[in-house]
Amino acid sequence: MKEVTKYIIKNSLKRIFLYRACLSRLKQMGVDKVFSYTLANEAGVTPAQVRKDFSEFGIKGNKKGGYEIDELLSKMEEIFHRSKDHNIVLIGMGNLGQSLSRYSKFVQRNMNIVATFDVDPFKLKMRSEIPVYSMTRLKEIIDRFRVKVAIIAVPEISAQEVADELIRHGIKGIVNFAPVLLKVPSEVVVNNVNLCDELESVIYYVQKILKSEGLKNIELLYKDMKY
Amino acid sequence: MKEVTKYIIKNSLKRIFLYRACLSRLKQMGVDKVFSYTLANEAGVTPAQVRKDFSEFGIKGNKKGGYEIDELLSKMEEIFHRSKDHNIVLIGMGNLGQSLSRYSKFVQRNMNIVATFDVDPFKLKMRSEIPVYSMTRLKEIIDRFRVKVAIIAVPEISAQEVADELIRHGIKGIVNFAPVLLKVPSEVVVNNVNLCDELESVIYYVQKILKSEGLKNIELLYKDMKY
DNA sequence: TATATTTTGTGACTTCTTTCACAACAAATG
DNA sequence: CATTTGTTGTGAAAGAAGTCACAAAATATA
Ligand SMILES: NC(=O)c1ccc[n+]([C@@H]2O[C@H](COP(=O)([O-])OP(=O)(O)OC[C@H]3O[C@@H](n4cnc5c(N)ncnc54)[C@H](O)[C@@H]3O)[C@@H](O)[C@H]2O)c1
Ligand SMILES: NC(=O)c1ccc[n+]([C@@H]2O[C@H](COP(=O)([O-])OP(=O)(O)OC[C@H]3O[C@@H](n4cnc5c(N)ncnc54)[C@H](O)[C@@H]3O)[C@@H](O)[C@H]2O)c1
Repeated sequence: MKEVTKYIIKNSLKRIFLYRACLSRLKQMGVDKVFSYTLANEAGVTPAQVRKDFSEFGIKGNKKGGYEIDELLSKMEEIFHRSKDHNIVLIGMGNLGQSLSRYSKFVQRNMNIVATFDVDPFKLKMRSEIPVYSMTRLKEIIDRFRVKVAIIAVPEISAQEVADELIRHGIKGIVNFAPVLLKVPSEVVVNNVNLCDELESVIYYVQKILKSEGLKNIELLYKDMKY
Repeated sequence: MKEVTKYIIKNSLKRIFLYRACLSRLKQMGVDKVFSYTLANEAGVTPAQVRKDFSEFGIKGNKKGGYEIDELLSKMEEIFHRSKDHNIVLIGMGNLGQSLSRYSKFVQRNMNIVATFDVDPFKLKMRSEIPVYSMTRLKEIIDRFRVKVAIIAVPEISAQEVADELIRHGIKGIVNFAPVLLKVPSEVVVNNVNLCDELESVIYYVQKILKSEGLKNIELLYKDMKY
C-alpha cells in the first residue's frame, strides 16, 4: 500500500463553493438571475473564469438569459451529492474539537457529526446530543452510521496513529487540524488545515506591504493571493 | 479606494511552511542535514520542487553537501521576519474565538493574541491573561500594541462591518473565519478560511473515490489534490 | 593534483490554469 | 420574420507552475 502525503484541493472546486455562497447571498437579497459577470464581480474573479469553472463541472446556463440562481444552486447540490446526509466523526474533544462539534454550519450543509471520541475518560459524555465516546467504540460507530469522513483534532503527536486507526476502520476522507502532514494510502483523501500557517502567511504579506509602499509592488503582491 | 476580494495564498509559500514543519521534525529526530530529495520525500513533493521553491525565496545550500537544517530554519525565520513578535487581535470570543485564543502554537511562533474583543457584555474579561474588551477599546489597543493583523471570528452577518472597522483603525491583514468573502481595499491582505468548504471538499472527493473503484481514476483524482 | 562522484541551482521544456475572443444561440425589437 | 443585441460556451493564446536535465561546484578519492 503506497503511502503518500496530500494537501490541497483543486482551486476550481473551491471557487465553486465560493460561487455557491455568493449565490445564496444574492438569493436572500431577492435576486433570482445572474450573468457570469454579476457572479464574477461578487466572487472577485473574472467572468471567463466563472464560465470556465461551470464548464468544467458541466453547469449550463441560458444563452443571453444568464443563469437562474435556483437552478445553479440545485445543480451544485447535485454535483456535491448534497441531497443525502453525510455522517462524520470527530476525534479529539479538546479546545478545537468542542468548538467544531458545536458549529451549526456543518449541520446546515447536511454534514452531521454523529459522534466524537477522546482518550481522556473525563471528557466522555455518552448521553449528550453529540456523544463523546471512548476510542474503543470507534469501529462500532463508524460501522453503524456508515461513516466515511472524519475530523482529526487531537494533538500533533497522536494525529498519525489516529489517522491510521480511522483508515483501518474504513474511513476514506480526513480533515486534519493537527499541524502535521499525514501519510495515508493513496485511496484516502486528506485535507490538512494548518491555522498557524494561515495566520503566518498573512503576516508575511503584511510585512511586505508595509515595507514596499509603492503601488506597483502591491499589484504584484495581489497576484500572489488572487483566486 | 478600489475594493477587491482575495482568497488564497501562493502555493510556494505554503510549501515553505510545510518544509519548515518537516525540518523541525527531522531536527527533533536528531537529523541535522538534508538533501533536496530527503526533504522532498518527507514533504511529499519532488526534489526539483524543493530546490525551485528554495530558489524562489533565495535559499541556498551547499553543492554536494545538501542543506544544514539549522541554517535552513534560521533562513526561513529571516524570510518570515519571525525574529520579532507579532501582535494580533481577535474579534469575536464565541466558540471558535475562545478556542483560537487558547491555541498555544500561535505563541510558539511569536504570534501573540494581545487582546480579544466582543460585543456581548457578558463575555468581557478585562483582567484575564488574554483580556476580552468591549469593541469601544479597539482603536486604543491596536494603537498601543501596534497591531497590524487581526483574526475575525464573529458571525457571518457582522464580519464585513468588523473588517471595515479594523481597517479604519490601521489593520493591514485579516484571517477571516466567517463564511463570507470580505471586500477590502487592495492594500489589505485577507485570508478567508472556510472550514465548511474544507470538509465539504473532502466529502466530494470521497464520494468520487467510492463511486469509481478503478485505480486509474484514483490516480487522476490524486492529481487534483496534490501539492 | 587529477579524477570521480554527488548534489545544487537554474534555464529549457512541459503541463496546467487562466484569459481572450468569437461563433453560436436566444431573446428582444421593429 | 429579419435584424439587432447580449450572453453563453469553448477552442486558442497567453501565462503560471512544475518537472527535467545538465552545467557548475564542492567534496571525496586515488
Ligand atoms: N485550539 C485551536 O484553536 C487549534 C487551532 C488550530 C489547530 N489546532 C490543532 O488541533 C489539535 C487539537 O488542539 P486543541 O487545542 O483542541 O488541543 P487539546 O489538547 O485541547 O485537545 C486535544 C484532545 O485530544 C484528545 N486526545 C489526545 N490524544 C488522543 C488520541 N490518541 N485519541 C483520541 N483523542 C486524543 C485529548 O484528550 C484532548 O481532549 C492540535 O493538533 C492543535 O495543534 C488547534
Ligand atoms: N464554531 C466553529 O467551530 C466555527 C468553525 C468555522 C467557522 N466558524 C465561523 O466563525 C464565526 C464564529 O463562530 P462561533 O461558532 O464562534 O460563533 P459564536 O456565536 O459562538 O461566537 C460569535 C461571537 O462574536 C460576537 N460578536 C457578534 N457580533 C460581533 C461584533 N459586531 N463585534 C464583535 N463581536 C461580535 C458574539 O458576541 C459571540 O461571542 C462564525 O462566522 C462562524 O461561521 C466557526
